Amino acid sequence: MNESTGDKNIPKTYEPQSFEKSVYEFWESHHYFRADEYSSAAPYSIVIPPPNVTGQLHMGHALDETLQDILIRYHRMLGDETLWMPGCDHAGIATQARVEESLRAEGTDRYALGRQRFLERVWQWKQKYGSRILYQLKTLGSSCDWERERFTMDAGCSKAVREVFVSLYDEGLIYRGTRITNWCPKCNTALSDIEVDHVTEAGHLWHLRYPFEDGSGYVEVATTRPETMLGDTGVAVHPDDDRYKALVGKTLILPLVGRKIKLFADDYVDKEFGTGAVKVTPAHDPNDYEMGLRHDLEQVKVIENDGTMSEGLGKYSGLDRYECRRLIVEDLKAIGALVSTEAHEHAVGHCSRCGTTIEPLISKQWFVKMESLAKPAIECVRDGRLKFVPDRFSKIYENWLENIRDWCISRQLWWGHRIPAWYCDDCGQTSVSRIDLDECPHCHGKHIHQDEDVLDTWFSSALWPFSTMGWNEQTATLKKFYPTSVLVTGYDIIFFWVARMVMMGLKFAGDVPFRHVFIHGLVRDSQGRKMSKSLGNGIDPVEVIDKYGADTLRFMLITGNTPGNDMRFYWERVESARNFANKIWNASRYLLMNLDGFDRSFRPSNDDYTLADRWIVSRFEQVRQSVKDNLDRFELGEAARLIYEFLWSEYCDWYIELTKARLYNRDDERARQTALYVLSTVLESTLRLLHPFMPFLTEEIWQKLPHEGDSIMVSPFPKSEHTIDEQSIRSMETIMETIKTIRNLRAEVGVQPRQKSEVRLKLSDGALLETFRANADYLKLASAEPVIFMSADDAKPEHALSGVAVGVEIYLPLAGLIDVDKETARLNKELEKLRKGIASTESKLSNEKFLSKAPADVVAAEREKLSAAREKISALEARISQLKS
RNA sequence: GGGGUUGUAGCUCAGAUGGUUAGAGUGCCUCGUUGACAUCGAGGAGGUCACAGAUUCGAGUUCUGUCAGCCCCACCA
Repeated sequence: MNESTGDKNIPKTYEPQSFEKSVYEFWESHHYFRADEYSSAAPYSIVIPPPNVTGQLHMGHALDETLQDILIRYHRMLGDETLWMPGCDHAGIATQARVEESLRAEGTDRYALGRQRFLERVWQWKQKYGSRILYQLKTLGSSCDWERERFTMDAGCSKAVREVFVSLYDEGLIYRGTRITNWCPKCNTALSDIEVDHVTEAGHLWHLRYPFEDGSGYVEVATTRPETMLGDTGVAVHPDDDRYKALVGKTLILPLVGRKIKLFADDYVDKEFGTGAVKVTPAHDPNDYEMGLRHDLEQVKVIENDGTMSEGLGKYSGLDRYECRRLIVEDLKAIGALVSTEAHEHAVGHCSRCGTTIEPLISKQWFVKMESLAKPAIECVRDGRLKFVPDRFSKIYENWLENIRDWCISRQLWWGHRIPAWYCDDCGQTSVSRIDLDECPHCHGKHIHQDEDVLDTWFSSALWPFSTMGWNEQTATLKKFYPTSVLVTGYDIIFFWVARMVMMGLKFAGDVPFRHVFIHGLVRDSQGRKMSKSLGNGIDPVEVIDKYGADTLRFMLITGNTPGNDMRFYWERVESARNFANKIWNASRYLLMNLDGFDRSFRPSNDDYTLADRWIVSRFEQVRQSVKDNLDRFELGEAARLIYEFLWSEYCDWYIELTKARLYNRDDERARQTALYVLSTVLESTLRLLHPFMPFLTEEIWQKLPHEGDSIMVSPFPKSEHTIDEQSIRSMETIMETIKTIRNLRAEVGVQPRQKSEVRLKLSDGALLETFRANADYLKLASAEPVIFMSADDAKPEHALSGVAVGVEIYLPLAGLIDVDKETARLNKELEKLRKGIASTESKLSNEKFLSKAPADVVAAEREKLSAAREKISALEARISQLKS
């Protein structure tokens, strides 16, 4: 990068396309993203929520990465040793589905290919698309340490998976068992409880009549899933239900099937619901399953893994479960066993990936016992070792962990970490091992085979914060950067990911995986809908970056967004952010165009500083402090807003305008140098404040400005360098108020902006008068020329517009433009406004209780407010009576 | 059935620990192109901070309730 101070040929508008790529290459080639685990600086680390390998950058990522990059860049500039660990997730079920899709397009499927060749295909896919998203992340400006890029299925992560699996197994916290689990007939695999979405659907409640074997009548049951009756092995009633007490123990005949089933009593049954009698299908309903175990009922499987009816069910065999439902209802009706059908709303479980209705099925799966793992994970939030931002998510997190159930971790897929368990065909033993086995450790038989299933993707994700750092070796990286400083993620994966990382981190890495969990919301479309492929309402961040630049996108995502809350995407807001970038660009351009002949070694002495200089420097210091405070509290949007307002409303709208006289006047070189010095140092410092938010633009400009160091991204975040000159701030505020009042008066009567007009000022205070005299030029911003200072006994001009600022009476003698009636009306309106404004202040100050109970400084502030307003009021009143005469 | 969250200008949103005349962006109206920027400048209109109570000298901000929207959790067939 070349320093090109004074380059007058910089483009007139902000054109991010012309520099973002080269700026990023500059950073990368200088290895600024690299983290050093041997550094003595304080560590600051973040592990990226690994995007899916086959993924495409979407708005959610863009927000997530922007937040992380801001924190990382901020801390890097603070001097921390900063690590942002990047990588991808193998995303078992999602990736496998994508590859299967492409196989289908070729007219084949994974079964035809076989496991080995299928996996080769997936790896090819991963090579081809795997890093695409990471490259897209780079266009956003992400300052990850790319040299450390990891993948959940790379050797290191896989080793960690094995290690953890075996340890948990040895400890009895992983077990294999036959259970009823959520089964997706389409994905053809078991799912964990949280992978099931419950959707309330309009269904039916069918009332069925089951006859007693002895012909003594019927029991009426109610069901939402009549097809499962084929697998009924009992009917349950509540033990205290008087309607059925005497009948418990009797035998019923299952209609259509003819099976003899028992009527039994169980506390689970709700007497109030339906008829108070429940048909029990242990093989296809979780509650029935439990009851079945309690009462030793037979489990009759009638629905297969693919959602069709089982063999041996006569004409129902092979039918789709819903087709069968229709037929069963028909047949029951035909034999008079259907009593009634009523509309009924109920929650139905759906596969969170494909949307297919879940079928609870009994199968042999692997589980993790969660209770003992969950306890410490709850503890660490309660004792403050781990903090959620915002805090309300800790309740959600705790509540889930308190009610946690065992985690089904086996998936009937091929893509993923294969379960490290081997079964011996000779002795029947199961062996779980860190290394692949080719011989049974028990009987030394060679006839062993590995479990066919793979682990839930989230199992390896749970280890991500330490598996990426080389665990279970005691690596320097782990020592330096674990626990990480903060995890940045959406509220949608607190259970899937955050909670499990905490449990695994505490169990295996000896500490919480992160000190803070910074939760953000979703990016929705302009109508508040979730962006989704099916709705086609997604907005491609890459498109926004191409059109408007990464800084624009980042700034848009960060402003008007508070932690944990969703936000909406608006193109208008993108343009607004782009306009801000353009504003910065042009403010810098103004400076660079005038930097000709600027002496870089020049340092103003105390006397060289003008009021405006002191003011802007003081204001910068105030802003700097609040920006830092807000960044430290994760209020990134608020921090960004403060910089925006300072830069635009103060630096550009006022300070730059105030320096123009000095820059264009070549007669006072020292004054010009001072202005350039303050202009450039304040801009340079502000760019450093802004850099974490808008990294490309700030770097591009910073390189052109006078600066120290090689890159803004490794320059120090502004420290306290200026004292705040309260007096100058107050004086400037009075002057600005005066200017605004003059502009206001002129606009009222339609004076053209550039037309000069005389202004007379009467100042109440000697010091203020001196300040105004010394800086009368500032009033040129209101086209006030000449400015005449009135002494206390000067008569007020008669044919003049008038106004007041605090301590300042303002007169614009505009003979011919004054309509006394109109002017009086205007002044009265102004007066009214002021009186209304001080009404509450007056009532406060006349309230004894306020005076005695409110803190002294609040009372003093109210008094000051009142006296300032009264001063204005009396000036206005005097003016009105003068006009009358 | 539990829990959370939102309700502030036409629209999208800021307003930590209670104390400004309640702010910004965008949209709207008026005026303005000689030098940083029309992706701009100056001026202006626009809000009983959902509603009702309570606490307090003082509430957009705390508490309770009501209404409306959104979300999460939950095995009632």
